[in-house]
Amino acid sequence: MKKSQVTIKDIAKELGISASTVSRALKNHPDISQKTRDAVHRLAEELNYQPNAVALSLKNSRTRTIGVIIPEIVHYFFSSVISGIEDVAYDAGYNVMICQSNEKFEREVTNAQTLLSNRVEGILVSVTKESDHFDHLKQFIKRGIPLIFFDRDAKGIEADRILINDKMAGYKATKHLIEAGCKRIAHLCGPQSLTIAKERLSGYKQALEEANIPFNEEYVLSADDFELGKKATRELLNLETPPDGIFAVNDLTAIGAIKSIHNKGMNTPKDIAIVGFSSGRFADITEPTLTSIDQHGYEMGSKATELLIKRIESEEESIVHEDIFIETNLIIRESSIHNK
Amino acid sequence: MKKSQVTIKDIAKELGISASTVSRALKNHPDISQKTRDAVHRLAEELNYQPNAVALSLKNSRTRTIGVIIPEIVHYFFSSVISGIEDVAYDAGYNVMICQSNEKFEREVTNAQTLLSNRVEGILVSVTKESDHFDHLKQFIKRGIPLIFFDRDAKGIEADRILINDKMAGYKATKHLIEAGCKRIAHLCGPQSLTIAKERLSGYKQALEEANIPFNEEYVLSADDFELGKKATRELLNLETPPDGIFAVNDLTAIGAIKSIHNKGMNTPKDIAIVGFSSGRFADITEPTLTSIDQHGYEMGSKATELLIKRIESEEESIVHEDIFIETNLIIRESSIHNK
DNA sequence: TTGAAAGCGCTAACAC
DNA sequence: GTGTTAGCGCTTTCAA
Repeated sequence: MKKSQVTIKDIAKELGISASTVSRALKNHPDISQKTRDAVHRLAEELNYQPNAVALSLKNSRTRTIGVIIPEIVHYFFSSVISGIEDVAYDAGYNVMICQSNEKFEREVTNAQTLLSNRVEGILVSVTKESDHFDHLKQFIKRGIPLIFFDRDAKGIEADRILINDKMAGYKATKHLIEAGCKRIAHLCGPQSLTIAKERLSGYKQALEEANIPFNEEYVLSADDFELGKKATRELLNLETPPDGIFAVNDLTAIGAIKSIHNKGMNTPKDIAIVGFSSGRFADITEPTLTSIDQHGYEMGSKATELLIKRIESEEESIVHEDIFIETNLIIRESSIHNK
Repeated sequence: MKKSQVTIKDIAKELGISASTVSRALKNHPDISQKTRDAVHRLAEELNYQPNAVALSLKNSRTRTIGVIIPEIVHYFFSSVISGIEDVAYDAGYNVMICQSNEKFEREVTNAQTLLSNRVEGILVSVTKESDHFDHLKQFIKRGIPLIFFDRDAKGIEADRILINDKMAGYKATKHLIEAGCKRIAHLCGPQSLTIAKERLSGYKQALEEANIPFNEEYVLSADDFELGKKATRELLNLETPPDGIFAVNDLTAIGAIKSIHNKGMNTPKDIAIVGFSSGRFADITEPTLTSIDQHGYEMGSKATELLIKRIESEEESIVHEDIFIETNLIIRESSIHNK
């Protein structure tokens, strides 16, 4: 199944010249006579010669490849990030090697080894939910290979980080509901083991506090998918004084909430306003369209890659690592226009 | 920024032995004394030696890397495919290099060159909407590098193909509407330059024909996203005799159709039944939930990669290429329960 | 049991 | 202007 590819030697032999002359001719080295250059170019074209990137990598100790370790590819946010990574890498002439950890720590470790073996020049990582120690990632630092964390943080490693300001986002979402006239705002929150979920809850609390709305424990339920959103909302609606606004930790949960509200014969946004947190291309196709926090996954990927390439190409030894927060913004749609 | 990595030579020098001995010791070659072996392994561990995959690739002319060219990563279906690819590749010890063409032909050409340069051992391609000639891909065939097309076909190339049976799917969708009692079925179709769009249309026609429903040109409009779906549906509703069923080329288009139907004060499924074609996690969260064709993207990716690896590792010269069709199935939800 | 040497494809310093 | 040589990191004959 393998016919090996065209090499510089093949061209050299065919033309009766040396490999180095071919090499120089191909890069239009001024020393080489026009005649030889033309002949080489013509033959290269004809044979569809493609320089062997593997040989070049070995020679130059530069692979022009960056590695990515990501928990899951099938996830709107993560795939947006990958898209941003790929676009920036492409423009800068880098290749991208993507590994999916499937949220398994063991696989993350293997992925790291693979990328190390393949001599990636830099690496972008979003750790699994399981990951709690990071020796496998420290290897990169030790070898001077730039490492950048995105979205999910890994405490205790000297590295750059590109994160979302989740607390601020939770704050913005809640404040918006307050400004829309809601008095009793509930929050459907994510698992408190995840920093991002904790931060969003914390932003919610801060907004209430600033508006002098007392925090009500009954209004905070754990729910982070469509079904759980439906269920939790049913419970909220059965309270003596049900909420008139809900901030959900992601869009699917928000959509579940809307569904339960409809099923109860009530209306969103009139009776209960809803704000979600983007987790897909859902917000503008629901009925009503969903006010939601935009997470800018693409931007996260592109910013991370820009910084990574800057690190790769920088000569400096001592680097001050940055924590970069991607600003989220609230996109106001129909589900929160709550005019009481 | 670069401290070069540990090599076999480093270990050899440190231990005062030759590189070849280290190499053999590392693979537990029986010739090497237990003592040397132990010492080498210990030091390799200590220095966290990782074999240089680049050097190995050059030496063996085997990169253990497969290339992927995909139109867009941020797309539920495509990201599912990637996930399937990555999982199978990982299990088989292959790396994956992903390139996104962004639906641009020029970029697809560059991507192909990059992957060729990087000496991928096989390649999976889904061509752009623009692609109409494929010399850049024929290069792979010419060099004996297995090439497999997935989802989108490229006519006139000798290669394996993993496709969805789009005609059958279009047929199933339309037949379902007929069985649900629809008499006037419209189709919102994709660009006819894409085989998949053509096939779906063709399945639609076949179902009509079988049911002795005359084909009506007015009922076929081009629309393949949310906005276009809304617009095209408005036009359909303005016809003298509007349809009572719509088969849309993808889910977003179907959801756009539902929106326009609602806006017109009509009801889905009562007035007009709708069937979509899966393009996301939308179908079960819409109101009403959407009857849709399930495309099995993950399976497409994993099957394609299995076949690709089989091709890579096969010694045979003459290969009979296969067209593999992934079976789709219709998932019936609320939007098509059309009881007149 | 180990070492020396050649070669995978390419480039660049050094000849001539 | 062009050729020779060495070397990137590794493996594998061949020789000792």
